[in-house]
Formats: sequence, structure tokens, C-alpha cells
Amino acid sequence: MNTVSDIQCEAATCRPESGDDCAAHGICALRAFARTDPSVFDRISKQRRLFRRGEILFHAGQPFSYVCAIRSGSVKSYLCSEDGEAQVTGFWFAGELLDLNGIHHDSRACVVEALETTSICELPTDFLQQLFADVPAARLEMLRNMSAQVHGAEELIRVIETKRTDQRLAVFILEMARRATLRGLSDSEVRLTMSHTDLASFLGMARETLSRALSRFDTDGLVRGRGEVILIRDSEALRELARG
Amino acid sequence: MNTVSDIQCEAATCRPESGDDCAAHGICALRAFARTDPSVFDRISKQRRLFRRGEILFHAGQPFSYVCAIRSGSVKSYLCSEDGEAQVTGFWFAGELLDLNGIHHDSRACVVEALETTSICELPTDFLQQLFADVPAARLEMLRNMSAQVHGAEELIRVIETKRTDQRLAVFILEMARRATLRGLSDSEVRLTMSHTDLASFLGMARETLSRALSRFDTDGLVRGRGEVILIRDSEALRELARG
DNA sequence: CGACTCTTTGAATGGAATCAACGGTCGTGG
DNA sequence: CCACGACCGTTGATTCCATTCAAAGAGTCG
Repeated sequence: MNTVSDIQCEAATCRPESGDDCAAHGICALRAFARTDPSVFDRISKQRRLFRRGEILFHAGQPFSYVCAIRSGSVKSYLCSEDGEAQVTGFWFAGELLDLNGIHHDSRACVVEALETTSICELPTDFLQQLFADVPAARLEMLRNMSAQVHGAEELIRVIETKRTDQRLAVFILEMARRATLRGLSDSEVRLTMSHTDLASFLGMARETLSRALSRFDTDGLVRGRGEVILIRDSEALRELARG
Repeated sequence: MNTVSDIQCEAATCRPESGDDCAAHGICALRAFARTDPSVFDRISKQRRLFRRGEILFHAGQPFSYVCAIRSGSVKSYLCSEDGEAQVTGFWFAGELLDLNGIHHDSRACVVEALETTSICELPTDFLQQLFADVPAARLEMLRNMSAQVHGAEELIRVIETKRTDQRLAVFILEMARRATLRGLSDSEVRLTMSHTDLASFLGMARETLSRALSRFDTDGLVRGRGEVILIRDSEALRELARG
């Protein structure tokens, strides 16, 4: 899927000027600081790993020894209930931080799996602790980031509780487009790197229901295409639908 | 509802020995530290306010100038959509921290309203910043606390997406009982300080559906009572139901 | 007591899950 | 190279659960 040059290219999204909404902003702020101390910078930039589609970044319950930032590609996080059912809890893209909710019991809260070739950046927790001690802006950014995740989760709850299936889908598509713009991509083209099964699980509906909703969106002219790439044709109508 | 002596009594739950799960633990850790500097301690303990049932602690959009810890009583948080519909996002009890998800854009993310006579403790953000600078354990606790909130929100998402109505209710009752034990109360008696309307909104179901589910729980011997106080009669069956 | 809010219960409707079957793609191995 | 199986996506028919609509009972407060 991605070539090495793609990765190098997307890695550039991890820069301070990405704007406040960029989940990697806190980290980037740290990098700016680290320039005064090259050894710290090296410590960040050398902790990189590459995963292929289907490979597991980490399992639930593993010790929480580093925070994970995505440099390129995408991953899904999911929980396994006792009966073996997988429940997808989120999708994460370049420039975003992963599984911060594992911090509170020092272990990974979920399984994270690469949806495509994915490059990540590992930030050891002890290193972060030191950084928080030294850089007030860093800990503020971290708080903001986690706060944003709580906010996002609550927003999702609100959507799931109050919206019907096609409303949920509309919200998701718009959210994907929004996050794509943070990575400097088009705001009218959404790449669904996850399977319909994963997405349906995330949105809390049956695969069939999702499929039907996507078909309806296509025939109604809201979007174009149902495959990996979806083109937003009528974003205003989508927004209207998302509002309820 | 609560007398002054009740409040003084419950305020005692805000102590370090409350255990790791207590949401106020971070704050309490700060208080322990503050003993070496009485002026800091004063600064915390003097920022108290009392609210009566129905009174608003703060509105959505107001500046985020302090973190709010509940000393006694209970509150609900809710969002108002554009069409005036209120969506309850959570309930908070003594020893818990409020609306941390507002941090990321420096304004309150939701409306918070007292469900009964409620005493709170205000922790100014600039004071917390100073505290985080001085006390590593404090910022770790804050991170843990927020992490726990993300975790809780995701857990709620999982429940809402995958469970039927009575399963959701079972999860909620058990969760309420768990939180009650953190405050040193009985684990088999749940006080529902919120209205059924609020609870139904929070659980993502119609008032009538909640009412029916509660009735069923009562007649089936899972719980006793449907009013403000609910007695857990068969916690094992509840747990079984909650597991799905 | 009467106005109000909240809760309960019943009956009908509707939306999504489920069940079932089919076409497509991909990777494996004969 | 093709056959096969595994997985994924689509579509149709049916079932079931929760919402909605409607109305009456219970509790609270002025």
C-alpha cells in the first residue's frame, strides 16, 4: 500500500504548524522544545516501528510503557468480550495519539491492529514524565489532548443514543473528512481503510444496516461510491442529516 | 435533603486513604502535599460553594476557570442540542471531578445542574498548573483521572452499542453501587437522585422503556423498589445480565 | 384542593437485527 | 493455471424489540 516515500511524506504532518486541533500538536510542541537538546529529539525520532495490515501494535493488558503516535497509515482499536466478540472502539490516523485511556491502570485498554502499512512513533512514558516536569506547555497539551478524547467519546455517545443509523453514518463521514483535513488531505474525499464489519461494529449497527445506509447515500446523491474511497457530493445535506 | 452536618461528614470522603479508584484521589494527594504549605491548603479548602436542587453550577460555553470536585450531593451534566432537546451526559457524586473534558477548549463542555443540595470544591486552573509544576504525583493523578474518564466513556459506548435495554440498566445499577462503595456506602443500596427522565436520557432509551425495565427487575426479584432508593437483591443475576 | 411534574401501563407502529442466500475478491495450494 | 475456501459486501424476507402515542395514576408544591 504505502511506499517508504509515502511514509516519509506523511510523517511531515507531525509538525508544530499543524494547528491546534492536530492530536500530535502536543508531541510536536515537545519536538520544538527538544531542539535545544538534540539528545532528547533523537530519543523521540528513533523510536519508530512499522506494521503491516493485520499486525497487532499491542494487546489489551500489556504494560503501558509508551504512548503511541501514528506517523502514517491507520489502525483500529477494539475490545474482546468474554464470548469472543470483538467491539471496535476507534480508528486512528496519522498525527493522532493512541490508547491514552490505558494510562489509568498502567496497562493497554484495548487491542490495536494496523489497517494498512502503518508507521508509529513510540514515546516512552518515563520520557514523557520528564518532559512534563520540564515543559509546562507539554503537560497542558497532554491534558488538552486527553480532554479532547473524553469530549469525542461523549460526542459519540450522544450520536449513538439519539441518532438513527443514517444520521450516525453522516456524522462519521463528516468526522472522517474533518480529520482528513487536519492531515492536509481533501475534505470531500474519505478513505475508509477499515472493513464494513469494523465500521458497523464501531457505529453500533449490523453490517447489513451499514451496507443499506451507504447504498441509500449513494443513490440519494449524498456521496459517490461505496468502496474504499467515498466522495462527498452534498456536504450540506450530510450536515443537515447529521444535525438530526 | 442534606443537612450541614451531612455535608461535613461526606466531605471526609475526600481523603487520601479513599483508595486508587476514588476520583478525588488526585486532589487528595495534593492536599496531603499542601500540608507542608498551609496557605495552599487554605486556598483549596476555602473555595467552596453550595447549590440547591435545580441550581446550575455552570453553563456550557462559560470559561473554564476552575476544576470542580464534588464534596457532597450529586449533579447531572447535560448538553442542549439546537432543537432544545437535552441529552444527559453523566451523573457525578461526592468525591468526583467534573467536566474535565472542557479543558481542551478552555470552556465548559456541558451544563451542570445540582440534583440535590450539593457542596463543591473549586480548584482554580492556574493553581492546578502551579501544583502540576511542583508535584509530579499530582499531574500523574490528573492524567489517570482523565484517562479513567475516557475509559468510562468508551465503556459506556460499548454498553450502549451492544446491550439491550435491561442489560444497560443492569450495568448502570452495578456501576452506581460500585461508586457508592467508594464513598463508603452500602454496595446493595442505590440512591437514584436523578429523575427517570434524566436516567432514560443518559441510558439512551425512552422514559417508558426504562420504567418497564425497572418494573421487570422488581417483579423478577433482581432489585426491590422502583423509587428513589433501589435495593439490589440478586447482584449475581444482575452481573450475569450485565455480561450479556 | 388544583396545577404541575413525574411515573406507570397499554396498544400500535416502525426501524433495525436477524436469518438466509448470492456475487465478488483475494490468497493458497494443488 | 485453475480450483477451492475464506472473507467481505449486497440484497431480500422475516422477526422482534423499542419507540411512539395515548391516558391514567402518584407525588409535590403553591
